[in-house]
Amino acid sequence: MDFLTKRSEDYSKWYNELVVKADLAEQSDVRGCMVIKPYGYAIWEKMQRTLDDMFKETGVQNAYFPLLIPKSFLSREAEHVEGFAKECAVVTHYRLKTNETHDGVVVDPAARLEEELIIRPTSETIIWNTFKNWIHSYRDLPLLVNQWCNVMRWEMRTRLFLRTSEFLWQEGHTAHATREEAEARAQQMLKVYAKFAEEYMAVPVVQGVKSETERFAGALDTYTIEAMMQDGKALQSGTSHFLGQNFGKAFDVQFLNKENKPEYAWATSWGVSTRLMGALIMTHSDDNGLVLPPALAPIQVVIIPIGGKPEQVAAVDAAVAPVIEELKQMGISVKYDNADNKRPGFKFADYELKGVPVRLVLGARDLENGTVEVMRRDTLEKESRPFKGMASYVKLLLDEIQKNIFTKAKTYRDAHIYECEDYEEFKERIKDGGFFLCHWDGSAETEARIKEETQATIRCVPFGVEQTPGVDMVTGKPSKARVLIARSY
RNA sequence: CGGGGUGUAGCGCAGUUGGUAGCGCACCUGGUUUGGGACCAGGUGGUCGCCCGUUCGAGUCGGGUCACCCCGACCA
Repeated sequence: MDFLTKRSEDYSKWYNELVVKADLAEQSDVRGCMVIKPYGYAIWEKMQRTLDDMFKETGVQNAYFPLLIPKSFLSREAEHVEGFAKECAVVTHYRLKTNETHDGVVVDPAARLEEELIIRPTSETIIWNTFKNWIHSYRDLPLLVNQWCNVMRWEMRTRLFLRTSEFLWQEGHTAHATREEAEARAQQMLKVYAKFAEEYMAVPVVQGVKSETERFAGALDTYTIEAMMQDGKALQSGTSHFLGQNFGKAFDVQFLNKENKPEYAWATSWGVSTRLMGALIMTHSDDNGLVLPPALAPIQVVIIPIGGKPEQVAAVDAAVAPVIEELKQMGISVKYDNADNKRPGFKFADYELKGVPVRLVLGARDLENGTVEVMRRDTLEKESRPFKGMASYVKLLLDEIQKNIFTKAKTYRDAHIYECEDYEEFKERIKDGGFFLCHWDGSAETEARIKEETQATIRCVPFGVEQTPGVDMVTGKPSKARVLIARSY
């Protein structure tokens, strides 16, 4: 396939063509927007369901808030509005009318809104405006809500799944009686994201806290999971924010505590988006196309019969029917593709492109010998197995594939994490990608200089790394800890 | 908003010194095929991004304009 050869020279192009050819999504005619196609959406739905269950286990409930936010809400929190103002779409009118030549429509100038409405870039403001009415007592807390929705950020440059003007996500918003509880919640949700990424997506992530300049607009702390793509660049895959009392104060959300004293509520918010699809694609794909983790693959097993004549296919139909039933009983999603308008070779290539984890092939030869050809997508290895006991073998194989692609991704990532003490050396090596653990003096100036000179940014101060004091790689000033630096999407 | 590039069939592209539009894929019809992206024959499909100009004649030359893509700044 021709797009594969371009991979090394142009990773972006390779990625884009893969997304389109694997039938996941395509660019819309609408500026910066994306059409998610049924196959891509099926993967997203599986992600949604899994995450939703994980949220509910922590006591979070789903709700829904309006798409449109009055302009004045956005300006209540100073840092928040500054962070988002540059990328907001604004609704100014509520009516169209036929134009003078009666061949089109124009905006009716008489229908100008008194106050403009913003299409939500995120919902902290409208949700906290609502929380004001819901929270009166410490007994109302904690309040744990999540919404699945679309948001719009008018991005300069867009890329399928990774950055689109409109995207799908979930945004969780919680209110708490104490600082400690809110901070714990922000970290708890980061753990949920990390677990989801590693156990379901098979994408290893570095957890950590953002530097001040990389923080969410209006947050006191932003926690992040950072994944490494196959070109060595970082992808921020999920964030969880400790918002302090900023929104509580901005929207006057006060409650009476046990001592009957008024206090402002403490807040968190946390979100993951369709960008996770990008992470999934870029972490596992190979030269034959997508590689999907069995836990999220819409089709986990595809069965393809061989035979030109209808009676040959009918014989396979009959033979596989009980196995298909057995697999379904086990909760495995299986597709039997006996369509006669595509040749087997085409189907092989197509399901590989779409990342289906396991393929079973049966022809007259197999029926005679009581065998079936099994191919696993992660290694592309084929073997002939006894037909008997196939369903339970497939189940084991799916588990094995899930583990294997995680291990493979983690091995790759770990091999591209470096400690670096010398800035000149860093400048040279960062060009080839990878994560660098370096000492940083904690100043925004140093951070800005690194970004300016190398296009790399401080992704986070990682958790779970043994930290020893040292000296800043750039300035030579004392440093308490190493930070994770990388070029990113 | 800066730098570079591209607009010709659904997609990818060719089109010579200006002479009235072509190739591959896809699609449709028929047949032969089917254990790694089939083959043969026939067929459908285009205001050459848009406007103005030069010319007997413009996909081609000149001017303008619009759109999109890539590299930067911004971001989940």
